[in-house]
Amino acid sequence: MIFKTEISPLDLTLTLDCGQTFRWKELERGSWTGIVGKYQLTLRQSARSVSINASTEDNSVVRLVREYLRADDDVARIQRALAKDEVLVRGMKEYRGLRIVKMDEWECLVSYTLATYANIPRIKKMIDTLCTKYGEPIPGGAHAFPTIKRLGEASEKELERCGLGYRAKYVTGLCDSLTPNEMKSMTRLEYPDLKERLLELDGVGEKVSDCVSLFGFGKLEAFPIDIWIERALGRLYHVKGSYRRLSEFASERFGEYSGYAQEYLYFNERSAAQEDACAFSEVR
DNA sequence: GCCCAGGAGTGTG
DNA sequence: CACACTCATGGG
Repeated sequence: MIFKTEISPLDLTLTLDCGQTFRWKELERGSWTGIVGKYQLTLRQSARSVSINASTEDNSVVRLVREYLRADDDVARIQRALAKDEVLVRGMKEYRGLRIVKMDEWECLVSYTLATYANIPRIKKMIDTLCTKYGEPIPGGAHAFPTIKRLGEASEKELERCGLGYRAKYVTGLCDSLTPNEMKSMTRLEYPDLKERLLELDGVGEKVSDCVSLFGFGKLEAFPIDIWIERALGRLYHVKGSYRRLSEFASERFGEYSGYAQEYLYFNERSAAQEDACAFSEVR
């Protein structure tokens, strides 16, 4: 069954293949297959809308996709608000179609805990292995992201062998210390309390806590600072220092839409690095 | 083979 | 609070 829903502006490729989320595959050109909830979906975008190919007739997948892609975010308004920052305004138009995704909270927490000190291809592989091994099979041949209960039944040794390495103990720790109800109750927390709660978890530091707040719990004021953002803040704003210090700077400067600002800075910095690399190789 | 990855925990000054 | 060091593996 194919559904269609209007989402604009949107750049599907930019949104699904930029390291926010790790399970989407471009099986055909412009055609993205992934799992949202218990459905395997294939998304394709046209001018102002997205077509959803799902192996179900349940039209609730439309609502799921709109929530996942944050279709109701007023990107124009967000960009106007951020445009007060003259540094940010330059690259922003290029990324108009980039949307922050709204992943499942548990999937997001595990994914970003695994993402520490690993590159993106490897992160994808770890998650793929966990899903194949422990996730519920769903129509279409894919697997849902494994539940807390099912993942908690796996031993640390078993998880290590899934290629997780030293991260295995963090995953078993998460399964032991959390329940579905607890995850649910965390959705009611405001960002500062949520971030503190996430920081209590073993294997979750400042950066992961902010990623999970942003991409899992939808807190747009969260501003994850990785190595690229750290470089961007130093290069463009001449701020340096601890995570706390950089967070406070971002919060004052970008406010309630810090999450979107972070994505723009991230892309801007990576493309700047790429241009530098090209320029360097031309000189040689 | 070598380098290093969208970091976090631990120990030390 | 600021550093330094280690962590287990696999992609590029």
